[in-house]
Amino acid sequence: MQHVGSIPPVPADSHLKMIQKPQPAETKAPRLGKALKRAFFARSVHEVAPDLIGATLLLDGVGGIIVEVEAYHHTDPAAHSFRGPTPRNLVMFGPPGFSYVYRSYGIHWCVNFVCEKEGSASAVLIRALQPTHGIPAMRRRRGLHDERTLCSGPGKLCEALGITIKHSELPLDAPPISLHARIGDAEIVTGIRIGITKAVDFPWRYGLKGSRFLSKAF
DNA sequence: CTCTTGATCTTCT
DNA sequence: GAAGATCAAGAGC
Repeated sequence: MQHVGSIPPVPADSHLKMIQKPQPAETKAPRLGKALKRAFFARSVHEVAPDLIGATLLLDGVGGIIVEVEAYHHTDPAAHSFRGPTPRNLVMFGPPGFSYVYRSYGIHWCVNFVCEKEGSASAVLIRALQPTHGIPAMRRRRGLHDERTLCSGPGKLCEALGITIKHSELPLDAPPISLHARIGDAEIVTGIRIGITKAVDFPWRYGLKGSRFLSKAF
């Protein structure tokens, strides 16, 4: 706990709230930082990726704080764009600031943010969120799950937010998507990426140090 | 806790 | 026909 504010006056009709269990501070919806514009993504994917840690991703107001991402680039053998444009990955070759959603293992959806500039075909895979907004809606979509594992993986967070192929190629700074900058500093950790078989040694996985909402410990 | 496996679709060989 | 930027459940320790 880094800050404790003054205690607000208690409204006369708030007696029901008084008997609720106190929530851990990290599960309360924190205030949102300034909205990220498309230009935020017009930089190296390795600058954008760590800057996304601590930012908040919402789809129709439901989502949470990004705690884990991975960076991919067309020169990277592990990237979907490595072998050139295809119908699936075409949006990666377009301008930055758009979503790229793909089907994973025939079952799951995963979402990326396109970065850099037209033709560079780089993107950040969003791998885990700390749920903060619309937690009941996310629980309904995911079934019975504890908060820690609600969005602790790229397929899980898409299911929780209701992301499907319909949400591919959408601008990241317009409804139904919104992104909000991190407030203050974050301690970023890096490591090798998860679940790939090519270019396995590049340390292009970025995470929020100590978070309990990661897909896997660093 | 770790390890294995099935589910199921798109892309590429 | 095989592989893949995954997940959940079940077996074993």
